[in-house]
Amino acid sequence: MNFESSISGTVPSSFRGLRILLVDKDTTCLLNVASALKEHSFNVTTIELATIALSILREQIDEFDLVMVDVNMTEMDCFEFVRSTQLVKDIPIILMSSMTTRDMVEEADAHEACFVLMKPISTKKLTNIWQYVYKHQIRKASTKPEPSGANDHVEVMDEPSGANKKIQDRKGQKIVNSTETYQDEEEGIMTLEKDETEGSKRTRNTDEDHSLVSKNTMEGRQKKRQRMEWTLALDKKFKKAVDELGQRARPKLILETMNVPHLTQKQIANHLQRYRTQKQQAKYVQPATSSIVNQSQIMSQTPLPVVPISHSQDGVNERYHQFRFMRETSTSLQECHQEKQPLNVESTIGNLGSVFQRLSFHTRNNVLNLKEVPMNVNEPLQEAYIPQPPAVPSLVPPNDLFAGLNGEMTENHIGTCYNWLEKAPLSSSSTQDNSSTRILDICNCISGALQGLFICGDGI
DNA sequence: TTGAAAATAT
DNA sequence: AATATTTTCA
Repeated sequence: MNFESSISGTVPSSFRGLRILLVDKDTTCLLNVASALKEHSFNVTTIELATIALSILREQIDEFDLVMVDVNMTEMDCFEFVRSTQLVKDIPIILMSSMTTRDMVEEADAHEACFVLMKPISTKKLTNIWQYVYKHQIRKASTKPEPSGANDHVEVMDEPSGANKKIQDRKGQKIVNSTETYQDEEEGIMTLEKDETEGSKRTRNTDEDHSLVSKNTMEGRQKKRQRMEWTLALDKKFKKAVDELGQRARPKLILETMNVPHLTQKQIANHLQRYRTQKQQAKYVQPATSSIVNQSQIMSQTPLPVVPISHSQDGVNERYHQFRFMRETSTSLQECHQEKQPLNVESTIGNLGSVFQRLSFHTRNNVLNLKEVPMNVNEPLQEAYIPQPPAVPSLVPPNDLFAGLNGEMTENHIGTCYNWLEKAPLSSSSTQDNSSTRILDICNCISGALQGLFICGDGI
């Protein structure tokens, strides 16, 4: 029916106002294309220098839906640009070229979400620019485990069913012709397939000409977006920057100080977060100064997840988790009692940590995690470096924790118990904020609290 | 299935 | 910017 006009004449509502970053060192061309794009309702930001475009993308990648860039750039190779951009975000990129070689197309093909568009670019092509974004959305959605309804939110979907099918059909096809330079027909988005079958098909339907550059030539070829990895060297650089900046250490400044290409501020921020938690945690680690290695020191060298700290704002939720937390702890302790076994703090509380994570109440990040202390190299290696579980802590219920209970345990009491536990106060005897006493304190907290529970009944 | 690490959301 | 939550990965 009128779908031809709808597809070639207008931009589907869901793609109107698409935010495009347009990069072209040729100012005239830049402005021409930009104004044409604007006429089609698109939101265009123009940049002449690729390097600047890159830094803009790094800072505000979320402000754009599509990047269009001319392959002729002086400051860097255009695929370097593509790589850098895709490292920041999985965003569709259109390369514009007046001289499209086979190599270029193939290389573009190797990058997910990277397409080649022949210059000059007709109005019609510009109108259909949104299809790249659409295609990209589909690709992204299909990577996810829920394929059904993945495209429901895009209303344009059903319209060009013919065109879609076409795309599907083309899946898996290889480019077979040997032409060095691809010339696209006067309109529509260039398609790579030039072999006979396709060629004859495409003359039939107008809409065929709007089909997208074939990207997913091979199913198994899907390239995942790279996940950055904090190497030792990078981390070293990071720490150095943080050190230098001291109090002023903030993601933005750190990024500048480090001056590492492709690194984003968000990544720094995230790393900084981890860095700080670890530093916080390190406070609980006893420095390995003494040459005498006694049992408590060995213990302190064992990674030991300790007490989770509640931050939830959601009262109801928090109650539930408090309950849950106590119940789990209770169970562990009961078992210890029955078997007359010492409490294995490490595994008990470690498990709790994962319970919290699963419940999205806590992540491991919030569970204090006592890291290893570097061993004194002059110290002969211990024969058995297996940490012993701590002695059974004395079961001393806190004085007033369960005062006024009258035999009935309510959620409130559990909450109180939890809150108290959470603070895990240092025992009066320990003046040092170090791990071994800390661990004992916590054991005492837990067992004390639990004894309270046991007293009141059957342990929740 | 899990914990750690990275990414993303608030 | 800081921190909480979710996703990814081995």
